[in-house]
Amino acid sequence: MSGDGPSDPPMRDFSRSLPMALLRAREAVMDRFRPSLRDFGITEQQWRVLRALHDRGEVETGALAGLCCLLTPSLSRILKHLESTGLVSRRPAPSDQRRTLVAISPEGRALLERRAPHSEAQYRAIEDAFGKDRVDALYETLENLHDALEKEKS
Amino acid sequence: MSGDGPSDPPMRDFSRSLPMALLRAREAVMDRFRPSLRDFGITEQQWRVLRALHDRGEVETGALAGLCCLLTPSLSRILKHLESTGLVSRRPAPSDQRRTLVAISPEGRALLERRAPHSEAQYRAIEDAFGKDRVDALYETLENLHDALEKEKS
DNA sequence: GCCAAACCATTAACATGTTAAGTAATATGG
DNA sequence: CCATATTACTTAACATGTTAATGGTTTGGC
Repeated sequence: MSGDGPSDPPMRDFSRSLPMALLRAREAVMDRFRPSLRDFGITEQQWRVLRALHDRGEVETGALAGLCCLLTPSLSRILKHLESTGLVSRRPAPSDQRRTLVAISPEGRALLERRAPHSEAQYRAIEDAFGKDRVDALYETLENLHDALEKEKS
Repeated sequence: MSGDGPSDPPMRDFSRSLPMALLRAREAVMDRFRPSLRDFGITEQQWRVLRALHDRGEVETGALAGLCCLLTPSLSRILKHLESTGLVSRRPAPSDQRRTLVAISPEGRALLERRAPHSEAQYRAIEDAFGKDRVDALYETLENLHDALEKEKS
């Protein structure tokens, strides 16, 4: 009778793991994008950085980490790599030498614009397979979940 | 007019990245579980392995990787670590020497049962913050998305 | 039985995730 | 002004993610 009483609830079924469910869905999605990332010789995270810089222009390292959902130690290494391959540039902020401003280079922009159509094609394939309305609803659900959990950080 | 014509659709807004949306939601969830994982001295992935072995008993390495959503090279290293700390045991399959059978040890089971209540408490907190019905609906949506994308692998 | 093909796990190499510690620049209190 | 705390980024150390290659085992065709 152990593990069954009211004061000792049974362990959750292994299939009901929210982190795993989110991870499995994410992996199914990423399987669609990995081939072209590989073809263009960049990682998923490097793509996110180029994508953010393309949209936002020059951005501080800390803000860029938030935009890309990366921790700053990871971003630090990624920027070192992207800078060495000439896809981004860095310079200290004029007003505060602690901060670093990052910008995409013409080469980075060119790479991004070459791959973008491949990425968009996969988004269309995903929407065809699952339904655009359901994809839109999922975006909203995920954002609401995120907000509900972040809000509690009191 | 470049980037605006019907043959060259504009790039998707950066906020509409399905991998990022899934990742951000997952990180918000994991933030709830990381403290107790850290307290018990194990990683998220090590926990998944112990959890699967507790439910399924002795399992082959390949099957275990599938259950835990891990690639076999990662699992190989994780099992080496878990074996060295005495939380799991490995033995070659009697009928096929290529395969390895993995099982949780009494120490592993003890650790799992000590942490389980902390994990369950966080699940309750998540359901309180977001709503149990919405969590259940999300599980179903994520599984459907996964299935829809896997099915297309023709 | 023999050999090539297929299979399973591991190792290797490089990139990132995660936490803690370090370094330089700036803000703050006295 | 000066000592101190705070801030922004980087390094360090260890674990995992990802892809390719390696090394035993087994299977199938012959």
